[in-house]
Amino acid sequence: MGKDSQQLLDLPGGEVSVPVLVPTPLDRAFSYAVPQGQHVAPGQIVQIPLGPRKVAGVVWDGEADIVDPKKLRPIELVFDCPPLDKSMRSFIDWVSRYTLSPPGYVARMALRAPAAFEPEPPVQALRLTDMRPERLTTARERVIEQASDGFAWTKSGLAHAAGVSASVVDGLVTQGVFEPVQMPPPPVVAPPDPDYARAELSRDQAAAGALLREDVEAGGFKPTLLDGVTGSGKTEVYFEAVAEAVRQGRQVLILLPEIALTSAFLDRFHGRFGSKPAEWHSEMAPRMREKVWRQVITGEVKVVAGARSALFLPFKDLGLIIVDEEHDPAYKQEDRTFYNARDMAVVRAHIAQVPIVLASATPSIESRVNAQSGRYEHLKLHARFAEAALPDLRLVDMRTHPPKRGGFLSPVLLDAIGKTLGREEQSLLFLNRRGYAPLTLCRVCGHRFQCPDCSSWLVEHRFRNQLQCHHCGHGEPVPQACPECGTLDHLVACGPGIERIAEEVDSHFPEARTIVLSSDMAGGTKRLRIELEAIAKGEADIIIGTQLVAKGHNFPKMTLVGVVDADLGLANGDPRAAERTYQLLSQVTGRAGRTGLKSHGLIQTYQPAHPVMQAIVSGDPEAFYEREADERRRAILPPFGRLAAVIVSAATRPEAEQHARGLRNAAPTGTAISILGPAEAPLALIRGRYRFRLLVHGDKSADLQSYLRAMLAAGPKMRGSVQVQVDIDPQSFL
DNA sequence: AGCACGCCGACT
DNA sequence: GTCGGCGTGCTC
Repeated sequence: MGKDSQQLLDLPGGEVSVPVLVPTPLDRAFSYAVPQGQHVAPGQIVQIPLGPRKVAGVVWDGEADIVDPKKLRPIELVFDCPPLDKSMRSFIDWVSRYTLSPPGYVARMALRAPAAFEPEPPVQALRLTDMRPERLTTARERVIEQASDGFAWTKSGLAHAAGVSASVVDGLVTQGVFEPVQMPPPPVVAPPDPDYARAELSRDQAAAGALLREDVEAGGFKPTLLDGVTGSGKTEVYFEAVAEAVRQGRQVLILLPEIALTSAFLDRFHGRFGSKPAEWHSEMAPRMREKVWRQVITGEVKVVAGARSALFLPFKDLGLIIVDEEHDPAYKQEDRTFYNARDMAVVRAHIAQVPIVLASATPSIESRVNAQSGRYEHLKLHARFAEAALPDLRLVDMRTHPPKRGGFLSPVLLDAIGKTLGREEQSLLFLNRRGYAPLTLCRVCGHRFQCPDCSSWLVEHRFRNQLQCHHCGHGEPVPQACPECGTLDHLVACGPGIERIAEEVDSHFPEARTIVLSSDMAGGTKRLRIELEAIAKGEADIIIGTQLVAKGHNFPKMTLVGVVDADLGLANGDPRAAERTYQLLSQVTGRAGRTGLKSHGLIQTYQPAHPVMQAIVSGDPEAFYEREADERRRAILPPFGRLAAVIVSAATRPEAEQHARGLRNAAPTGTAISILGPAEAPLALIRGRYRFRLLVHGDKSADLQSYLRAMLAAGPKMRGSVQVQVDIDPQSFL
């Protein structure tokens, strides 16, 4: 410690340097000098020099590290912005420790609104004075009439309302009829009215709603799993809790998986509260993003509906968190800071001491276990609302009802499609596989087309005449000749994709109007919306789609859902495969039967005895959930208190094995170290050639972090970076 | 993350 | 002779 720094610390008048989190992957806060006579407090957002750049950082808690005074640079600016409060700072620290990602990175997620740190500039507006123009034209008259309410108007707003051009208003301003005034910036959304339109609730719903309302009234941390079949009205129920929080003047965060953040949800909210919630997601325009961020930290915005990143908004007075579709994998962020927003939401609710509602028709295993063990309140909604009856579900055993040679649809399903067509109702065929065929091979030499970058099979897309890798995005045209043996025209497609199912449907029902829906459809989201509307209007008979048809839209005439290959995805090595399949099948079959018409679901499977299939047709998933939870405990999650490093990525499997051995040798006794295959690996890692990721299960994350750092520093040089995620139930640390 | 520095291949 | 590839290292 140098004499200089001592002197600095001993200067009278308190703070000389403070810790500041900078938005870079550093493992600690940097120290910055506080300019003479200034005071800064933890949470304040400041502008600081970092190398050649100026960046925004947050003053952090605790003592500043003592650094070489020659290095110490001063804070340039303290933004005129409310500070991140203690609860937000604790949350950032917690997430940083838990995900083993640099605190500055986590803080950056909370500061993703570059120009929002200064107050919004006031809006220039005009107010009517006592002056009147020398000549009163009809246009001028209309403007004055319009503005005679005494309120201030913006120029364009006034011109528009009066139905005149802006130059008319300009003229009146020069004549002194209007004076310029400054108006506070308008709120980004109107305040919600908790009593705007009270929903008519069933007895079940009303009871659940009342319980949630009480939790909000009482305040404090209170996690609830709101569990109800599709159409049982979960949204209306949690809106009751939202209404209560709004009545108390507190803020509400509603998290939705990216895809669910549709105008349908916003409209529904509007219908109940008379205004829309503020939105927050990655595709927002920067201006809007800044406004929302600013009005969230000032407390002006009361309700935010957002994707996972909304979890890091700096609420002034958070009173309630809702996580809708809590089981949805879209809550997992799998780059930079790896986190599951659902879990971190529970943590945030705990730190902020507010209730949290996790809602789903098909809850995750984790949440079910937490509900059963009593850590969460468990609210179940049983009945489907109003006339929406559950479809009659049946398994089609493909061993006894095989499809015709070269086909994939069993006679049972084809027959049902025919009958549905006859009644002029709609059928949905679900197959979670884009393209024409998942595997292409050469009939002569057996060559299989593989991705040069990640070695998964290339999927033929016949509409586009391409072979595509669904893992990393690699694509190449379909060749005429086999690249191995050179034989012409002997490539053969193996297995079905939706394009191939469409072909099969066409051959059986040439007169039917079919639509193929998948995420890679030409025309993007816009086209997709048009197609969905067309389907809702009954302009299609047979819809063939992937996962994306599982959500959202209700189709009034859809009375048959056929699952082409229910076994798909059960054997891919993902430890959550069965759970995901159950959730997906449950959602897809739920697309039918919301019409009041008698509806059916036919599920094609080669494993009718599989627990997933049994859970689906019985409508009673209890046994399945029990079994999965047990399985999960045994296979993946070591008992708490131990840890497992799970090293993934197809390309680095050998290295992973080696490192796992190293970890086993060096890790403390009782450490379980296992390797997961690429199914759990994030896309980003499969893309890069020599990267790997350590997934850490356990509660020793802080110790592990330093241990891993040391090990990696001492170990062989590796290309790429190492990322670490703690992937267990965060509840156990609260 | 940015952004500099630095050390080897093909060019106006 | 330089322009520019990206490997390595640093930022209070």
